Amino acid sequence: MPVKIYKYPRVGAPATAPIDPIDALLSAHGLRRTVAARRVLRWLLAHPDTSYTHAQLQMALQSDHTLALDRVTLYRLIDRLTQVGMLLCRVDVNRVRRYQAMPASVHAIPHFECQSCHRDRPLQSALEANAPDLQKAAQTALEALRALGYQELSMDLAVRGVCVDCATGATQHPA
Amino acid sequence: MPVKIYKYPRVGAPATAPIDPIDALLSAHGLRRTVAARRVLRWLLAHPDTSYTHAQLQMALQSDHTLALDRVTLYRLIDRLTQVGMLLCRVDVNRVRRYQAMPASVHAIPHFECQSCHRDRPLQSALEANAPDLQKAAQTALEALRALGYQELSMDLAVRGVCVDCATGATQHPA
DNA sequence: GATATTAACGCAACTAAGTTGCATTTAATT
DNA sequence: AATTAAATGCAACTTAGTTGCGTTAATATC
Repeated sequence: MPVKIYKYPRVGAPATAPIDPIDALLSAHGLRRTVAARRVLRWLLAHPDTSYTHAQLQMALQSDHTLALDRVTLYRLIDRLTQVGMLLCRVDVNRVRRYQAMPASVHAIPHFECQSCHRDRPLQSALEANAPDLQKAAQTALEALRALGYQELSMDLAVRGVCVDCATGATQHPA
Repeated sequence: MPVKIYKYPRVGAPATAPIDPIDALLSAHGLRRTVAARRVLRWLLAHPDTSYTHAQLQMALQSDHTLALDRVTLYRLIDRLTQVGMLLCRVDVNRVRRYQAMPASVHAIPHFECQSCHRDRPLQSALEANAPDLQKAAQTALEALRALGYQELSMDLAVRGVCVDCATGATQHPA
C-alpha cells in the first residue's frame, strides 16, 4: 500500500521525472511536492467520487498519520489544488465546501446528499442503469446555453433526500 | 399596486377569512400575519423565480419602505416561511443561502448563477426551447431513486458560469 | 554540494453568515 | 378586556473560511 518515495532521484533514473505518480501530478501542475500536498492528494485520489469537507479531510489525514496539519495550511493547499484543476469543489446544503479528486467528466456529475447522515455519494452508477438520459440531457442543455452566449459553464446536479441506509434505519451516522 | 389591508374584518365580511391573499396564505400555514411576514412574503411573491440572499432581501425591503427590520427577525421569519413550505431554499457557490417563493414544480428547476455579476436567474425558459429533455430526465431520475429506496427527494440543478450580459461586457454589477 | 529564491507553512487575528438566549411586544384566543 | 403564546429585537456566540506576517523548506542557481 505505501508507495516508496525517493528523496533524491538516483543516477540512472530519468533526470527530471519524479518517481511517484502523485509527485508527478504536483510538479506537472506547478506545485511543490510537500508532505502535506502529497498526503492530501494521495488521500483524495484513493477515494474517487467521494467528496470531503475541510474538517472531514483534516480528520481523515490526522487519524491516518499521527501528525496533524495546520487548519490554514490545509485550506490554502486545497485552494491551490482546486485552482490548478486537480480538485472539484462544491457547496453542500449546510453551506460547507466539499472537495473531491477531479473526475474525468467534469460536468453534470450527479451526486446525492443525505440529509440524515450527511454523507455525500456519487449517483453515477445508480442513475446509469435507471435513468440513462439524465446525463445526456444535461450535456445537451449545457451546449444549448453555450450557444446562447453563456460561458465557462459547469453544472451541479445535487439530489437531496434520505439515503436508503438511513431510510431503513440501518445506520444513523451523524455529520 | 398597494393592496388595501383591513385591520379589522367588517361586519358582513366572512368572519374568520382574511381579505388579503397574502394574509390568507400566512394564516393557512399557521403563521401570524405580522408586518414583517406580510412584507417579505409579498416581495417574494411579486418576484417569482428570483432568489434572494438574506442580505439582498433585507436591502430590498429596507429601500422599499424606510423602516428596516431586524437581522435576526428576518432570519427567523425566512426560516419559518421555508419550514411551512412557502419558500424554496438553496445554497449558492458563495455558500450563502438563497430563498425564493416556492414554485409550482418543486423539483429540478434549473437555475443559473453568474460568477461575474452573482445574479441568480431561472433557466426554465432558456432550456425549454433548447433542451426540453432535461427536466423530463430529471423527473425520471428522481422516480428511479425513489424506487431504489431513497426518500424525501428533491433536486438542485445549478448551472454556473458567466451570463450573456457579463460575457459581452454589457453590464458588470458587483455582488 | 552550498547558496539563493520563493512557495508553502503555521500561528494569531479577523470576517461573513448564521444561531442562541432572553426580555419585550403584539397577534390571536378566551 | 384579559390571556397566552408567537414573533420581535438586542447582545452574545458559533462555524467556516480568510488575511497578515514572520518562519521553514522545496526548488533553482552557482
